[in-house]
Amino acid sequence: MTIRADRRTDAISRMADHLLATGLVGSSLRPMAAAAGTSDRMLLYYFADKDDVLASTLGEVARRLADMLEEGAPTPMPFRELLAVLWSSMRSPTLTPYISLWLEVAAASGRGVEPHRRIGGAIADGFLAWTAQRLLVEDEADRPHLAALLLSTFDGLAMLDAVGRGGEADAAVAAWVRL
Amino acid sequence: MTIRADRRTDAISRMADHLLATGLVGSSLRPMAAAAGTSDRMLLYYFADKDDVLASTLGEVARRLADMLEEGAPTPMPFRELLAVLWSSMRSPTLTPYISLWLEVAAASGRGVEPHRRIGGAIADGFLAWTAQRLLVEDEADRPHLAALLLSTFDGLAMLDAVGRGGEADAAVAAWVRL
DNA sequence: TTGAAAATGTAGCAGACGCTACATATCGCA
DNA sequence: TGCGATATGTAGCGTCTGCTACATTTTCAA
Repeated sequence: MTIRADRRTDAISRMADHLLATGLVGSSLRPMAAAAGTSDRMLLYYFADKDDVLASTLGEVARRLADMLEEGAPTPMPFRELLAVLWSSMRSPTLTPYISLWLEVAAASGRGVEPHRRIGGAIADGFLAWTAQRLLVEDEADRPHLAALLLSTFDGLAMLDAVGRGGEADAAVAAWVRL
Repeated sequence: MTIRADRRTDAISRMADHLLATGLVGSSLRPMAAAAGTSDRMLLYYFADKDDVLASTLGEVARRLADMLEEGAPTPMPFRELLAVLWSSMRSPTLTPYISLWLEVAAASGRGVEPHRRIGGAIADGFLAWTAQRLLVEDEADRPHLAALLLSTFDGLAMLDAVGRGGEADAAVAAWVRL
């Protein structure tokens, strides 16, 4: 059981790298196995099936992102400032692969594809909780709602960026913070 | 040339229906041909290649959406109200397929996949122009930026909905409009 | 009526997909 | 030393992918 578990853990880590680099197009068994340094045959020995492979790998990706967010956590600040901070930090080359993948997972989730749907919801919850914590808010009752609104705006800006309208997204954030 | 052009036009319309119903999973040649009532062989007679098929079909989808938006165009109103109106109208079963497809196209676009990238940009421009027109704004210089921000927020809410957090999205809009 | 052009059918290629059957190798323990 | 469990390789199935070669039918004008 030991080797098997070790290889499995190792494979997850390597496949997370691979998935962040290639996106979901690279998520079929043979490319994933190649990235993990094994064969598709062995992947299905370590994991139950492709869903298990993908869920485990996406879980690892989510964990990494959560850790990164926790590390560089800013002090609580009002809505607009927090949005500006998040948006500027999302330009970092470390973060962009996560955003692209997050978009793909969300799109698949919207179609009800598993395991994207399940994982997508969990990631969103993590985001929401994180955002709510860093938000400086007047009426405490509005905290979760403003967190949802902040996450929404951020995700939407990421979508605008994804379709090649990053300039407009930048300008929008800048204009809004000025108000 | 006549029959060919007619069939092509007809195929585009049927394939647009199909794509809205199934999403990009249904975008391979044989399913598209079946939806159009022909064979993959004939699809590649009417169109240059798969990219041509997809680009034409997505173009038709974009055209339909633009028409629908133009039809139900609200009178200009301030940011928050417009967001609320848009968000409530997006619950209509006529619109949801467009949103799901738009998410998928944006995600693919973020990966640089063609023709999604090209079409995605064009659709975003259409959205931005439409939004800018319906926006009641204090400083005219901010119009395009606020339009971008509005579209971003809307798209982000759609993402939240896609990962099964539509309730949070609803509450966020409601809370924000109250402020 | 004939003949060229347009339209369509049939069949297949070469590769990817998820997954599995079967054989073999390697290992720790009795 | 041998034996059972764990680990790995090889090969393949059946299906889908975009696309094409080739043959055939239909259409319309001269």
